[in-house]
Amino acid sequence: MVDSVTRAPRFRFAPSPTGFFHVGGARTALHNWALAQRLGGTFVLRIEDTDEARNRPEWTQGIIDALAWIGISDEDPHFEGPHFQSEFANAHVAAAEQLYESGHAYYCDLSGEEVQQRAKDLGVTGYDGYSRDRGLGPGPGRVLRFRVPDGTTVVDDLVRGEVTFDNSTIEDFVLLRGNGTPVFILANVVDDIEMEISNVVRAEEHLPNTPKQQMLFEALGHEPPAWAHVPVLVNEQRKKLSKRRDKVAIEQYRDEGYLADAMVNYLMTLGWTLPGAEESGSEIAPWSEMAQAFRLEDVTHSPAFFDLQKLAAFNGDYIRSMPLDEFVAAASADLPPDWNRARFAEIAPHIQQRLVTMRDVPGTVDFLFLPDGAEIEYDEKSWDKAMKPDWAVALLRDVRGAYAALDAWDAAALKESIEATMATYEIKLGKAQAPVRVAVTGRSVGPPLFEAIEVLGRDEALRRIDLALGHLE
RNA sequence: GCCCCCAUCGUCUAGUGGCCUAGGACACCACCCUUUCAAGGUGGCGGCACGGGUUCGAAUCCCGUUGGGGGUGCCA
Repeated sequence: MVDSVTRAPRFRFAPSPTGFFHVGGARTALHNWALAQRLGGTFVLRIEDTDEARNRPEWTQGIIDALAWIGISDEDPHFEGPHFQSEFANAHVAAAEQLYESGHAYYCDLSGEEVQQRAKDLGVTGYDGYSRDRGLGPGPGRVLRFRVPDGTTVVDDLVRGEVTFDNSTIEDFVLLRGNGTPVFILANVVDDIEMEISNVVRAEEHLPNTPKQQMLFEALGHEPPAWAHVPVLVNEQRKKLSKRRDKVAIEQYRDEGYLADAMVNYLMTLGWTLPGAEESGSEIAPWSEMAQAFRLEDVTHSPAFFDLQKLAAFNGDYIRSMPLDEFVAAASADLPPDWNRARFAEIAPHIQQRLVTMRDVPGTVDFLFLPDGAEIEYDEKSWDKAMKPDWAVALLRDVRGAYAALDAWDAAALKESIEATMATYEIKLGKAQAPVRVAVTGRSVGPPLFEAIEVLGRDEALRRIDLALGHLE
């Protein structure tokens, strides 16, 4: 029995630290994670550390934190790492030497400008293989280039099937720079070999580089990993999501009150559908279910638009399905410290089903937490519209009187009371509540009125109605 | 320029030659419910890029066109 057949698969996730974690990267991480969990394999985190990143350890930590947020925890037995590309620096150079000695690579003393000049003169694109047979040895300023063999390279991709590249379209690419340091493509392949990576699942933008890497694996005497290239995420212009134009930092969504579960669920629907989603009439499903069902063969081939509206819809759905105590706890964490938590807990069930993000919470209930004796800030449009009817002032007065005389102070009694009052004006509750709502909350929209007034308490409610009445005179 | 990938409602997708009068989700519209706003319910609008083949039969297979994207560094 051959070892490699029975060995558990190892998936590598290799983000480059740039100070934030890209939503596209998050989705790819999720793909790798689902596969590692379902197949009993390992998710290997490898940081493609650069000089700049090395000086900023917080960047790496940011990636680890973001991964943890979407449920990829470094505490999990399926998780390995982080590893750093720099750990294998010696192996990179050793591999380059091996390639040189086996004749798979050769040195070249042409500078970048000279290569370009030759290409121009010869009317070809890129490097023309000038030093292939010049027998140059290593030396300062000389780069090591890979001797691309004749023929074709077939990349067997789990998402796309076989992709064939004509080797004549691939130039003899650089392995070692003039200063002797390895370039990314070599480092990457060597890292994969060193870390015994069996599966590479990454974004489609890497597909054109894959034949080069595959040739490197072969020249180094190793089986290439199983490749899988998933489609990229795009913006409304159908361009690959970029930091400059688009909101791509996953940390930002976290800070804006999106729930990790909603984000994970939405990300997974891009390019893939959970079998059975159509029958159930919903794309909302727990991670455990998606991880068990995820298959690379089922991933779509075309780019997907990252749709904020749909994310928002998912988020609202997830907020609504939270157990009340969990919702209260989560929401309370981000409330101003001086807001009464018990009071918030009373109104919480009435706002939970009206939210898009958790960040909307304070703005929805802030009218309940005004300092003692504070003025009410009225929304101008709301005020004008609510107080315009000729019956508005009289009704407000009547309601004030009725509320002052009320025995029981609860939502039901509050509602009955206003219903009795409005009957004399022959208007419906929908209209009658408007002046009261604006007087008490300052706005025309918000949580259910009578529940809010109950929470507010009689003294404060009456004070606010008096305040409004005062403005109306 | 060259190479590679892609192409179903506005968006994300189901669909692997007959089950398709092309299904679902988000968005949008209408109605119902209703204490504002949501949520929920019901219904509606809306798509196989185009042209050739192959086949008894094509959204599905082949070729071409067009359109989009990505890659082409001594960046990662």
